Amino acid sequence: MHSPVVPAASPQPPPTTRNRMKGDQRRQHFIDAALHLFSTRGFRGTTTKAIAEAAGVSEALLFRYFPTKADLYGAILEQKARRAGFEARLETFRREAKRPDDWALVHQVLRAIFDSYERDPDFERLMLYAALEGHELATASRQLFGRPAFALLRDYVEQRQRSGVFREGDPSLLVFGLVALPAYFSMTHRLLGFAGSTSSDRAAADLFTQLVLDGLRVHADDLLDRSLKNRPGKAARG
Amino acid sequence: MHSPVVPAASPQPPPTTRNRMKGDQRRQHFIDAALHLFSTRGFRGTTTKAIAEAAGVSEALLFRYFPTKADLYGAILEQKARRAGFEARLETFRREAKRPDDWALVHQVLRAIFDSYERDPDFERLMLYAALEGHELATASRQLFGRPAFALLRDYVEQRQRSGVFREGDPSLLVFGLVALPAYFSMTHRLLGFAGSTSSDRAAADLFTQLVLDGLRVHADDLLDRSLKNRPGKAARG
DNA sequence: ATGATGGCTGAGTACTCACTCACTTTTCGC
DNA sequence: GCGAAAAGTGAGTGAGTACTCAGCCATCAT
Repeated sequence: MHSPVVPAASPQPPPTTRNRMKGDQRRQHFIDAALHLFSTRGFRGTTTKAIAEAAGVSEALLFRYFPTKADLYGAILEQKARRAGFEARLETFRREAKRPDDWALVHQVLRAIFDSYERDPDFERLMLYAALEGHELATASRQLFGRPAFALLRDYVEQRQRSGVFREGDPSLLVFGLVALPAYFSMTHRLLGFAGSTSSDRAAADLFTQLVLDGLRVHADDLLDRSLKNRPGKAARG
Repeated sequence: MHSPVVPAASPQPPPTTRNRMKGDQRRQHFIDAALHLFSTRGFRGTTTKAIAEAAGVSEALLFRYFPTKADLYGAILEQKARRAGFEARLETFRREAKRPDDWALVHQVLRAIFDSYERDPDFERLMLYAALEGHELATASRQLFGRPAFALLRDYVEQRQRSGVFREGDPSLLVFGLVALPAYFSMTHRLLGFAGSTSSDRAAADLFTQLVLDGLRVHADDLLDRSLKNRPGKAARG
């Protein structure tokens, strides 16, 4: 069973042998193993037995580290929300929003959403599952990043509306105009496996940036059109 | 128990008494009861016991009509895909696409997406759940409506690109620019309970129509900008 | 009225679930 | 070395789970 030579000679035991971990390491190991399962099968669809098997240890050990399945799930959400560079990304937005360079700000937001789905699709899938299944921790996590980001973008939109650059209308709705396209595209593309386009992510990001930007802005031809026809905003159009 | 008068006089027996149904009616009753449960808790999260309770009958009866839980689930998806006026809606799009009235077409698509989420949120929630859980029937159902609709819109976009009205770029990506905003907004708003805006649906639909349309179109100021700077498409911008 | 038909049910079955416990094996400060 | 603490496990437990079965009972053509 155990090797006949000196036990202290090799610092790490070869990976073929059973590897015993320290508490923190094993805990993280469980989190990593469970994330993928939870993200692909949901909370209810993932069994503790499957998690233990994926981690390569007994089910009993799992419950030594996490008293309940929900605790493990909560630990994942909490850790993912805390990391993932949310604070750093918010800071980037904040800096970008200072100097009103619309193209740069929109592009930054687009790339951030694209990158998140590309780098960590498991996390995004987990969040969507959590939102559907109605876990409180997921909504709490969304408020940690989603809410301040939303507020930040709304402030920016309002500012640009006052400058006469962005169109009139509920600023909250315009923020949706800013995030919906990359978010929906990434979701159908990476999470739901929809393969409707062969374009690269870079090409999509650049096209979407211009598309969103032209949607948000007031245009010269629109102003001309409006002044000519003096229409009440929405009724007519040909 | 039964009323003393003529048995054919009252078409429906009073709801207080135990109501015995004919086969077809009971079958539909199960489908209706199960739709809401599946849509709120998912396939795995919904128990046959809960469905039977919601229908007000025994669990055994459920299995007389649907040999397995998956069969019931499949029956729901199939029926929902068949109905829901998919064919009629496609025909509307097709008619709208004939005469190139961009505003009308975009508005029509927007309203269709909004309406679907407003009229039948359970169905949309079910489809999202099914897509996440990876049920084959869901993807098949999406192809029944989603694919032809997508192809139709892409053809329209290509036609308008040739006319020089819509911007250049992968037509498939532009179709996303058309549907992403209403779909993502409805999803977060109706399915995930996000309450970021107080605007009415009408106001949102009108604003979004203009936003999407201005995103897709080529604008006079953009043409001017391009001819002045002769930029290669995407590199520069301030 | 009556017997056949079909809607309907109570009481199961075999199995899986999250979670527990008594116990062994490894590590490590001294 | 040694003893205590930590890492790890096999074999469970009760509570669900989807699904079954033998048979009751309302309805209705005859």
